[in-house]
Amino acid sequence: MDKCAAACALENSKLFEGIGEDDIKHMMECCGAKVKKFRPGEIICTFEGNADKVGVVICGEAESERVDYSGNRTVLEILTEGDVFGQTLAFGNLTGDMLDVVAKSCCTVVFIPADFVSSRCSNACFRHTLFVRNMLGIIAGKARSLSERIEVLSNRTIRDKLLCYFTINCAKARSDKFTMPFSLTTLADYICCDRSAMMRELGQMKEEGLVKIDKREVKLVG
Amino acid sequence: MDKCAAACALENSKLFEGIGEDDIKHMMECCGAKVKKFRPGEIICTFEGNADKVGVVICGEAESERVDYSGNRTVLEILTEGDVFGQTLAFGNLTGDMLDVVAKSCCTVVFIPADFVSSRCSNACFRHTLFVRNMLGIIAGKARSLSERIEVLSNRTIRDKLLCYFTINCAKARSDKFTMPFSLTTLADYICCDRSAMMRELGQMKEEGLVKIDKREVKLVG
DNA sequence: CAAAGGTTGTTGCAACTGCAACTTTTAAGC
DNA sequence: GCTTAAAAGTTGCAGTTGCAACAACCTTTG
Repeated sequence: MDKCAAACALENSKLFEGIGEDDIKHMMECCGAKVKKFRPGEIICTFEGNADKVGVVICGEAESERVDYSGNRTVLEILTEGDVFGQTLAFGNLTGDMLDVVAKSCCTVVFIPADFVSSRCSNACFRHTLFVRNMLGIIAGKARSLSERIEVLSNRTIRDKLLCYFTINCAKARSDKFTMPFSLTTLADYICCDRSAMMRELGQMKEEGLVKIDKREVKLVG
Repeated sequence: MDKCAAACALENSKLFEGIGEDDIKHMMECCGAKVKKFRPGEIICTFEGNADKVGVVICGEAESERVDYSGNRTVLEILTEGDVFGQTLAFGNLTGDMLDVVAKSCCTVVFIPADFVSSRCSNACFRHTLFVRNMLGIIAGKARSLSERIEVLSNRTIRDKLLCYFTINCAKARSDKFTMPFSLTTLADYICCDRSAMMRELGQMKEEGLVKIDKREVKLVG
């Protein structure tokens, strides 16, 4: 995929909302953005090097994850079309653990130099302002989802974590049920507990009639 | 404190970095900002109503915290001079728990209507761009500290949570020791576990010679 | 189709943690 | 300097959770 086609795809990203295709193309050339493709399982980006760049997922699905010294994998977030990631944005590698973005399906990603986000662009000022403003919205959304996860994690028992997660997502869906965006295995990673312990607790909750789970659809009862 | 004096104090906030006192005063009048004072223990802001506004702590110290249905208090973040808070920025109240910002010492706070952040200001465009850019940096920093906390909370045992927290903060201080910004009681809230259980674990860690703790100074050994 | 890799389900057990109920120490306010 | 509130420090106990080790299913892929 060349820059032209990428610009076309970028138009769908929240990051370029309100900015025309031609302007995007122009901006991408102006700042030296790079387009890359990845296959499932490939590492899109590690945060070891301090190469400060912002990535935008053009198509496909990816996950940013942390792997600590003893091999425990923690999903930090799930990235789909239009989603933005980058060291500056959120995750500084502070503990020395492995920290990276991995392709889950075939992915196309655009990398934009991070200083472009905060610097001024001499010849595209108006678009640039819009660009920064969009970035603001994206990071604010990211902060919201991070604090949402903290809300879940701040519960002390697995049951309370699950109920918190379910309640939040039902509220989002304005319903008593919702569809999880990932597998139960990944859910255990998300709420940071042992999968088998979570399954045990889920089993009890089902038995008590608190929840009903069918595949990835969760329904809160009562 | 009137708006004029507030503008003077606002100059020290990251939010207005690079913007002159006069311009700040102008912007504050332009957008209808309000200045309020609070005494220790007073509630600065609840996120029940959907009054969308951004708060800037001019002086004093405050905490944003969550209190769940059974009375468990969780510190979300500590706010000091120049810090910014607001529903749009990070914390949406999704579970129906109490969620508020409380003054720890005498505080002065400026409230800015949230739509001013993303809207255009007809007569102060240049400053406004800078303002948005500063906001970008602030939220990015907030996202970083949120993901830092997730990094801590994603550890499964109290010991690992503590070590993670200590390691991160030693790394920040570029030293083998650092000073905690809060009490041990609050630390237990931060890492979301029972205080007595944390004390027990801390005691063992001290005994094993892993850490040394004197008041609020923590030193990692080995 | 058969193999392989991933997800879901289960269980026993040891270890960890939350809870409740205290005492002691420190800090703050009058 | 006295009073009070907050923080730090302890402990027993019961319930929860992590870990290890499986079995049963899907889904995909050659």
